[in-house]
Amino acid sequence: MSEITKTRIIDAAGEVFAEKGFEQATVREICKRADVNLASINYHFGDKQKLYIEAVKRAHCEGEEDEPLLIPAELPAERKLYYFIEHMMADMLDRESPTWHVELMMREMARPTLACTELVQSYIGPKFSILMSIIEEMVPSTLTLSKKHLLAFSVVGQCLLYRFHRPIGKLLIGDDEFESLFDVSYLARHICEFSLQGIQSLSVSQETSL
Amino acid sequence: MSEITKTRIIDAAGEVFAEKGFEQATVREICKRADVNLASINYHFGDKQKLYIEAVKRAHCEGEEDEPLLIPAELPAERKLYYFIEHMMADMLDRESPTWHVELMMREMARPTLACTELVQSYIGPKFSILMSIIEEMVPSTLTLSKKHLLAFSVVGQCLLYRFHRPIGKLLIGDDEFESLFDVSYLARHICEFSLQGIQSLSVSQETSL
DNA sequence: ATATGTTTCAAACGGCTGTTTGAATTAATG
DNA sequence: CATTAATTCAAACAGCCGTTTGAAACATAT
Repeated sequence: MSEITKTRIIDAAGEVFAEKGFEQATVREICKRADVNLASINYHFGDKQKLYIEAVKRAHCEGEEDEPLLIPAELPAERKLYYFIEHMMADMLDRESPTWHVELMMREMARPTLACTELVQSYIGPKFSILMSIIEEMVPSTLTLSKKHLLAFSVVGQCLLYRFHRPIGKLLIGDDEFESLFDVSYLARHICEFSLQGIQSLSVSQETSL
Repeated sequence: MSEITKTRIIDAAGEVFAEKGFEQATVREICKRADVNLASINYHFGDKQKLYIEAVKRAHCEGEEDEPLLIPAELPAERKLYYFIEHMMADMLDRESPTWHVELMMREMARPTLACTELVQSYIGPKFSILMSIIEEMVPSTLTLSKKHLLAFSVVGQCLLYRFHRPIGKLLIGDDEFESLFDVSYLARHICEFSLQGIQSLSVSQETSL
């Protein structure tokens, strides 16, 4: 068993796929970076596509090991929400030298391919469930599931903006100011306070006029 | 002057670039769809890259003509915000048969290329300014510009989620429920109400404890 | 009608792509 | 040690890519 070759390929593939995306990445560059022969990918994985799926699998496996999301159960829901947001932002932005694991998952989120379903089931889904349970602590139990989903989407939407539209943000308000805003805990605090207002308003009045 | 050939090429290019992105689109398919000779692109535009920039230019020009955003000045700021959000959501999602103009701009927002700067200057920037002026009507004039920017980002972040992460959303909560949520005015109302709470809370207390 | 400039066309060029091949090398088994 | 299986390797394959070429077709003006 030459398992080391396989993992060397997957690691190199993860890097290249993360940097360039599936289509733009070339098997030649992957093999060169892994220092293996050009035919190795097809021999060990069948084709480029299957290698990609393996890379995404490893990405969210190791990503989960890196920093598990454990929120103390005894905290008030408001602080749990902050923990959640802060963790999510740090996961996406904070790495001084971002590993390819996160980068690859983000790519899959932005433009889902075959590997997307599994990513949702084993990575995004569980995190979303945690957020949902936090929200459920803060709203009346009579609130419909759909409305709770909308609240969760509003929270993650604010977070994802800073990951996926950073270049636009920089162009909009200028590099300097954008970078000065770009502190994880500062952004997390803003998003949390902003969201708490929206969530808690549904705790009292079910509908407002508009 | 065979200007008609140039516009035929740009139209076809817009479609293909919107569907596949710059790298994945091929000049052969563009020419085939435009029903022009293969060499026409290089003759009229120089190369593929320059054609792409022309296509993006036309995209936001015609996109602007389609539905200009004019918000009645006499409305209260809360309703202006709703108008803005509803317009933005409709722009991104509502088209029964979405034109390539929007699709191409969205692609450029997700992964900016050379054409991005101009897109921000002539399309995204003006819209963002409108949102900023609406927010300024609702918060104390003493609030720093940075804080107002954060508020604006929170609003657009919620909107963009439904455009850029729709496949993930479907996988998370199921196709059926996601599609049932997917009504522009319903989503716009939710986002607006949610955001109004966050914005207005800054109007009274500058800081909350966390 | 002739000459000039513009636009179209089929064909080819060089380069990069994922994949395959068959021999050479290494590891494992009797 | 001999034999078989698993792995590596250099080379080539077939196909698509953006771009170029030089001749043909067309339009315009003298």
